[in-house]
Amino acid sequence: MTKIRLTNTKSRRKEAFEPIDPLNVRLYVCGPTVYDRAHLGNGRPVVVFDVLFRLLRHVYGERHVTYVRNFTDVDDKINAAAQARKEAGDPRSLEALIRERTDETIRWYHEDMDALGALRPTHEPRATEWIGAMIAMIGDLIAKGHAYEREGHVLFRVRSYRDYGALSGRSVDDMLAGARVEVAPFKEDPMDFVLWKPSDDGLPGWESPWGRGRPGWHIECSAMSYELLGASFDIHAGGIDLQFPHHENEIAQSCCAHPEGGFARVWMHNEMLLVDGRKMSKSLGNFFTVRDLLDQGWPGEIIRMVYLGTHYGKPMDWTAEKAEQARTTLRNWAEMVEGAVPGEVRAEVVDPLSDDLNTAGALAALNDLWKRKDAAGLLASAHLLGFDLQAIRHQPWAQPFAFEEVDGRFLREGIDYQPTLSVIGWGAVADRTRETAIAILHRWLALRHVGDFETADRLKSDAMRLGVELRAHKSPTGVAGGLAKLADRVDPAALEGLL
RNA sequence: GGCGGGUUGGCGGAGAGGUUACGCAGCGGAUUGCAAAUCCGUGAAGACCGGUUCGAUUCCGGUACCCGCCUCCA
Repeated sequence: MTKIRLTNTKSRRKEAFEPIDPLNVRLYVCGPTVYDRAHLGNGRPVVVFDVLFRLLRHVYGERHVTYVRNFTDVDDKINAAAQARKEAGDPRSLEALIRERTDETIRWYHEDMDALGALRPTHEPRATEWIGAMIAMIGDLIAKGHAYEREGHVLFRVRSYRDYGALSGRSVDDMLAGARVEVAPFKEDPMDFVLWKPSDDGLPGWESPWGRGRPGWHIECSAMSYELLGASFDIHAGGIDLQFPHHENEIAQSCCAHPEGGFARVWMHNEMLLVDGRKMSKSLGNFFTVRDLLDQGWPGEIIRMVYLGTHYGKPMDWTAEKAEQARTTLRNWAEMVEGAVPGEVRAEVVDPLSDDLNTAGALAALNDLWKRKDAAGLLASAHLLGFDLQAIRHQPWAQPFAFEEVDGRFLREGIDYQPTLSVIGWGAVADRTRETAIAILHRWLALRHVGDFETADRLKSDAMRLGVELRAHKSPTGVAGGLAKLADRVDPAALEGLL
């Protein structure tokens, strides 16, 4: 069996992965707070850990992996958005406005992550549907002396958990020295964090032994992972920015409530997405959403490939150059796979993936399969990385296109025939664009024929500027032919101006 | 201030204590009115300073710089 090795943040080492139960490998990933579109940074863990999910399914079997990713749909930013709409005159209740907003955001999230080729997790619990489990866990923590109630709040007693700070490598005393901790007067200790807080009438709330209120952020992951995966499970993952305090607090809650369990064995953290060297984040405002890129015409598969080009443990930048390279690569792969039947997933692709999810290495191995013309292996192995090359082949941006004007035949450039006069592009080409390009091609060839290279070159560079590349070649009959190669977007009106 | 991570050729980005990563770009050749495309070939690296070693870019220590967390955050 394939041996998977993963870097465990807890030990800061690469460790051999041994599932607690190979018949039910359990993975929990911290999901989004659903108040807005996911930005590109939010998409990274989704794609990275989707590859992990696929790898685990590959190794242990599809039915033997359980993947949970939550939706945080109780949050002060969500409340604020709903309150703003209510104040703007919306007659509906706050709860209704919140539910509408979170439903819509979840729908967007699914659309965008589906486009990135991410499989849906086995379970996607919403925090608001597990309030009872959270209340039960909080009650248990109070009973065990790890939490206390003050003024309608319930706080976790950080000093009661000896190992607090072990995940992120800090000590409570060191952190207090930093002293950027909010100190509410009712806290026993400045490090204590909120499990439950009171809600006034203008906020959503649930009845609890401590009055009407709402849960703190960290408790939902502890409660839902316990309910769906048990007191101990295999892997807990998320962005590195969640390591502290979110994951540290989860560990404290879960290990104190269920000391027999030990919570997650392996912790994995993906590094951040950068924009101009700075972390992409909503608070800095330097973000763009996955939807923005999709709307700009970058297919999800290309975005996915750019993500996977960098190891998850390293910071990464999004650049158009990377996306263009990914597009070229995917077109190459998709073209070769025509008519191929999937073979075995190649070991040379699984091996780097098994080595701490080295997706960049796996992509290099895929490209090697392409160069060796192993279509069956490429097709199957790319699928393990979440690329459906057969489907990509049918997408407009990846389909070679040829139009043969002289005798009206429709042939594929480079596959059936080298046409004598043709327009090629990627995807459907509008009639008007094609006809204009053909007319320019005629004129260009005529100028060359009479030896007026100066005018011909000017026409060629003008056309190039508008996204039409003119080329001459010898046709199979020995007669010079012409080819107009279209960029992804060409404005036909501007092109007509050249005639 | 505390804690953690990073620094590889023009760019992106891997593995391995000693043998070509790879991709893109570049360069040379074939071809070409010029170019493009294609094919063949090819140069180029491991922040800095020490240490361990027969040998380190790969291990260890230090320095510099960059980034993240310590407040919401993937």
